[in-house]
Amino acid sequence: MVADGLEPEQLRTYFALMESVSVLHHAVEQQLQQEGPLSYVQFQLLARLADAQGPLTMTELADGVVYSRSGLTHQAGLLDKAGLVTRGPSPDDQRATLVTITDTGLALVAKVLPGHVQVVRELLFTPLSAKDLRALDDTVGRIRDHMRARPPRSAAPRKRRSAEPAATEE
Amino acid sequence: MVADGLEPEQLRTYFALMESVSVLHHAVEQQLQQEGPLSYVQFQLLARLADAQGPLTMTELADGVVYSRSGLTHQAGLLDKAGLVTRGPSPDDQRATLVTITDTGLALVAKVLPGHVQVVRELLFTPLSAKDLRALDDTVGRIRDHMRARPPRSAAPRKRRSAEPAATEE
DNA sequence: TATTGTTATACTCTATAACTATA
DNA sequence: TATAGTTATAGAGTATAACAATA
Repeated sequence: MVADGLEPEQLRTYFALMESVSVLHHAVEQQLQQEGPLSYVQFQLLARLADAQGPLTMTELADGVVYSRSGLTHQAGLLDKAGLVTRGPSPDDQRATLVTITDTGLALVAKVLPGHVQVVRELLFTPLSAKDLRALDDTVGRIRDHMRARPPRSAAPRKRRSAEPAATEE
Repeated sequence: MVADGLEPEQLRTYFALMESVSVLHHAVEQQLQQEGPLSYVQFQLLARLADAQGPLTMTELADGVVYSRSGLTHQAGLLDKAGLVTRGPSPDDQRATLVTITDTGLALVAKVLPGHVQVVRELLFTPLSAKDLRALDDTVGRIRDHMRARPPRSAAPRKRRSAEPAATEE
């Protein structure tokens, strides 16, 4: 494959990265589904809320997890319906919705976490030395920060779109 | 977050990895959609076929890209309908379907690749030094090989399943 | 009997656009 | 006018199960 502008090594790294994370993601989804049931997105949202030790607004919750507002509304609705979170108005900003994790939600995270961690350790960390891990942590952290520094990310429904595809049908 | 069995550093690395690849995946999907239109899965399939310089069976094509046979059949059907691949019986094994990329398919890969590579370089490789890249390539390659060495991965609808979920229905 | 692949179907996720309400 | 969030809706992706055919 001729990847103009990218070294062969980079291309190989890229594909290996994508495949690895795909497999990991798939394994993790299965584990969460069986022991939750929870999707990875839902798990992330709950984990964030658990970590925050207090309510978060929808916008805060969205950042880095979801790419459209409506998607988050949908997921939050499911979590709410399942009794894992509650939603209410914010005292500070009447437009905002504050999401709070319930005890049931906390319990579910606690229930699911051991199995989750086990899958991650087995799949991702088993083949790594302590040195590998340090380097990976540093590198991936840098990559994430770089990506975070760029576009809005959380949800910007404004403008966009142009360029017509080559498709002849639809 | 108390992640029993996983060091805090590992947990942080894991989340950073998942978030980074999620952003990268999302960016890449957008680029492929606009310039293709193509999904990432479809791009992978075409890239594999282009790389193989010859037909591949459905099973070979599935490996590492898709996790169910029907999913691949669906995607191959779309690519076929779009004129990007052709499918036919295998002379060796009458059960197998051989998938071949067409000139149109090759052209589309060529058309899409520069923009694709640009997104990857900008998002993934810009913040990395040459040393980082070498380490990342090595580490990720090892991770992928480790994952490949494990379960069947391509598509094994046979047996499996046990352990009853908490679900009350089915 | 095991494997390759397809079909039918159901479900989940995501995103766009339109809309409401508050800042 | 811009921002926070919801709703409705449509589209794509994925997986399970049942099936047909070949090894």
